[in-house]
Amino acid sequence: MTLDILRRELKKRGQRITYQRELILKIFMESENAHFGAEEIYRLLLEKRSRISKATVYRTLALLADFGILNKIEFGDGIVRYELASFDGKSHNHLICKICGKVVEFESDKLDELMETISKETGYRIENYQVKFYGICPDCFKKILRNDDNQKIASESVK
Amino acid sequence: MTLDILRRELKKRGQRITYQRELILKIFMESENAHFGAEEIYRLLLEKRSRISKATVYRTLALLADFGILNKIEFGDGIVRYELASFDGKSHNHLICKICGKVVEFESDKLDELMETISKETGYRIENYQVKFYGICPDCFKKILRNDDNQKIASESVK
DNA sequence: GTTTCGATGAAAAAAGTTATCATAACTACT
DNA sequence: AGTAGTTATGATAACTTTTTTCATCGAAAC
Repeated sequence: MTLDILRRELKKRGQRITYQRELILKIFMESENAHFGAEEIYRLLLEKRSRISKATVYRTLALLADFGILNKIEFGDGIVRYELASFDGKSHNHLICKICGKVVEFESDKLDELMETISKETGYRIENYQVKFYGICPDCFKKILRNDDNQKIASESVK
Repeated sequence: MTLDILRRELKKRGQRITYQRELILKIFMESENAHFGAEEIYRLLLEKRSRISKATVYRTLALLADFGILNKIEFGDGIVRYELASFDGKSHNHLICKICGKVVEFESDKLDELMETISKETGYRIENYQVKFYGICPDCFKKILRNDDNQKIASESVK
């Protein structure tokens, strides 16, 4: 269980097991595959009637990432997010819609192979990777097509 | 030439060709494979005796990224960087050292294949991707080995 | 040359994150 | 259990990066 990993790592470093640290980790454990920013975690805690200082939220997220329990991810909207690192060590890959910002995850063995190849070619000890594909999701694509039609109709009726 | 692309795109949108926009693009064209943040661009402009407002730097970087002339990249240090998008449409992939922050680029056909596959599987129109491999570069790895040796020697001499 | 409207510069504001410091509370030791 | 010794927390200030505002400037069209 991930909470035990946290406790073990804290003891190893002579740091303390606190209510706040466990609570923030639980937020991630309760919603698999979620990517939360500091602000969002703060809000979720308030909704649970847990008043935890924002400073502690930031500190704890950095700590959990340092332990390798969370992974830091940035989708390019200026917000730093974190997600639960998976047990099997597989990295999460994200498919991001440029229009609505929706994020979908996917897995691929090809990436693990590529990691091996590049590691050998460059001499880097690669530990993990992050892949982001940017594009337009099916829903937004439909909307764009519809708008184009409407504009065509509108410009025709003007004539 | 990339400057022509900028001019063409600006005209297409009814926006203006300005000294500032061309100058900022030139900075990227003069140093291939560089990744600059807004602050860095501002400094480089000052060194060239070109006083351009920071607001314009931010606006222009966003504009060039919107045109697809620049790609936005984040290495996880809190600074948003941009790099010149390549002509052939190939995305740049980065190998980042966790210790010293050194960034190396690499290319791979496998990623283009993967992009195709995922695009078909998910229905997303994928336009570009960004791959970051995190690890330890050969230099830093050597240093770690050396330090471990020193510590072993030190602890032995304490006994 | 004049007009028009988008772009720029300077500064203020906003957003996100980190640092400071007094107080609270975890842990080890008796 | 009680206590001492530190680390963690909370509240706020400070900082950093980015965006907004608005008066002025200048590119493009006529």
